Amino acid sequence: MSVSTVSRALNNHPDIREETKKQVMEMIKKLNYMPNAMAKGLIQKKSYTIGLMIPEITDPFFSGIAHGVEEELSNHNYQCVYGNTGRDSKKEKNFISSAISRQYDGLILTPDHMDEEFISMLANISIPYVFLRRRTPEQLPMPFVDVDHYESACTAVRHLIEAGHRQIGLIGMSETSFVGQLRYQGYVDTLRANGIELEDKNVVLGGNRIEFGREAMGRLLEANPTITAVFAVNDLLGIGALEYLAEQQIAVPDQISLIGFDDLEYSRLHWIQLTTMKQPRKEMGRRAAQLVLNMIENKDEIPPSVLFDTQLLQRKTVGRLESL
Amino acid sequence: MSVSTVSRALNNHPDIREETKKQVMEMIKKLNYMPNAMAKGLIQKKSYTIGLMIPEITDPFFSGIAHGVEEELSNHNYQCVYGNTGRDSKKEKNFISSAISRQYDGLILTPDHMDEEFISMLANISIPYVFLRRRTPEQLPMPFVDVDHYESACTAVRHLIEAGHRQIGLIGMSETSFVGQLRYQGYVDTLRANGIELEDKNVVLGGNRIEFGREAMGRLLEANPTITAVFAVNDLLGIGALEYLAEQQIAVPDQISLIGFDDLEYSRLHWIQLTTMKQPRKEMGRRAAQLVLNMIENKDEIPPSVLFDTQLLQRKTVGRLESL
DNA sequence: CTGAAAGCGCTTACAG
DNA sequence: CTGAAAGCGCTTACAG
Repeated sequence: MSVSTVSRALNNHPDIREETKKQVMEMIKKLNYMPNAMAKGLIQKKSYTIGLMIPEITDPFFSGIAHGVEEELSNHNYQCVYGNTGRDSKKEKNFISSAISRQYDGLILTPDHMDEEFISMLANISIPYVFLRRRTPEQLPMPFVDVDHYESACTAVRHLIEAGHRQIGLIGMSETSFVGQLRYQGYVDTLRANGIELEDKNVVLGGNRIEFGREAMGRLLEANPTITAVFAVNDLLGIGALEYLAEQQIAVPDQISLIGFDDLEYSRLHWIQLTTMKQPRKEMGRRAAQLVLNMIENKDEIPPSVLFDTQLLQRKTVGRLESL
Repeated sequence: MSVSTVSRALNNHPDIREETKKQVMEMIKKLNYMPNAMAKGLIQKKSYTIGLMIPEITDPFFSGIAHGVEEELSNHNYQCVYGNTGRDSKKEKNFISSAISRQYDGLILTPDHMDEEFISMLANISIPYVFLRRRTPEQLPMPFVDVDHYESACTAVRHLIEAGHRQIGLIGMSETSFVGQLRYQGYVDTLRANGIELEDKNVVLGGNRIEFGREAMGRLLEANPTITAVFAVNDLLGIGALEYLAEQQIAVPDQISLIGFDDLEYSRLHWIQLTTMKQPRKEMGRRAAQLVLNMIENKDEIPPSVLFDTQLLQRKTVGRLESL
């Protein structure tokens, strides 16, 4: 029996006799044969794998996203290769190069740094990709999947203002973070729109994990003890802030109100009950995967980007401020 | 210029003139050429990728492990392909098949189910693999990286006994979980060794996430209100139990003591302060990666398995029981 | 030092 | 319906 016949049997080609096929299948089982995906990929120019860039898999926000991506992909018989970038610009670029070399069929990208070099790399590749929790830069044709960070931040801050707060602090990510910038801008504009002066001492920027949130809360209160509410630009930061307040025996929300962003699994813990803007992260991962998959099937069509809604989840960290 | 020459230039082969090499490199840059890793892999029989099986990437224990693996691997220019199995036996097997087809150079395995079929698949493959948080079954020759679950569980329960507790409950994983069984056995044997009778009503088995821990704590207290301490077989379970106790206003550790297992990032949160057995998960991931990498370089040598020590981390959830 | 040739393990027209 | 042949994009002896 020739290799071609075996190949046809394995790929259930129409031009094959049922009996031959059966024979092949028997042999396959017996010899424990597995086709070499590299050879197959080489000739078909398909690897059935897509690359997922992840800043930090250890961050529950991203592991949630990764879960959604992996699930959708594996349902369609695609493998998911993930690369932790640690938000390192060099690693982000390496990820792209490696993806091209390895002939991935598509990419899901969550870059933190988008300098010219990065963009030009992307401009030159022929495989589809989608940006996740990130907007596609204008020069690039591919879609993105994100949440409206700016509007959501506005909603969060407005929620605080509507509860009577005017001295509102912000705990934010590093200044170079795109997401951080959008949420910060939402804070700034919402204050302005409500006639509240923006004060430098009410803002502490620089991190995105619990530790930093705790430290930032301390710095905020030291710089301005009259603050009555804080917008923590993500839940990890919010949890850290809450920790600091608990340690200092400052009552939440009686003395300080706090709102976060993300809705991590831990934010609903009994002691935390963080009011927050919920992002549908697993769903976002799933959609991003669907978009690349679509583009792979449908070479010519570029699907529209998707902006997910965020949802204000009122739990127990925001209280009304009774005006003096 | 021939393909062979280009190939030699790219792989810095000794037999090549410096100038030719320079010319090639220039062209490479100019044309933005990237070698096709599939073709290369096909001929070299190397894919420079290793597969990492993960039960649930969303579980902070496993994302910690994944982080360690990915870091070590990428330092050695290997890619990490991860597959979420959701502890589904079929998915675990698919992962192996796909790994063989795709010619991964090595595997890191964290199976929950190890039936005959699974073992025989592994017995028939020629690439190196290491079991992670799991022992290698006797029939198989490869090493594992794990922690001594049994001894650690004994230590945990002993810690409770030494604090004066005798009515000790257990919140455990599903009965089919290997890790769960070992930790359960440690509990059973330590009670016996200390002349404490094992009572069915003191044991609730069946899950491994926060939700289950909360529910289990309730069931435990309902079945036996005289319990004074509980061993939660992992921190997620412990956190759930703590939540239930907080909701019921049962003081920890004054009324109930609790010990966990893992040391998740969240276990040291101000409100939680869970006493626990610390597993070095990132380090475990890193070591597992090193082992596969070693075996890939060193085809004939099989490195010994490694059992990591666990560490009793005393925080604030275990108190002395003053005897009546 | 360089090039032509063979070959990795498949798929896919092309004959028959 | 089946087989022989070409070819995917590389690497690696083998000549020269």
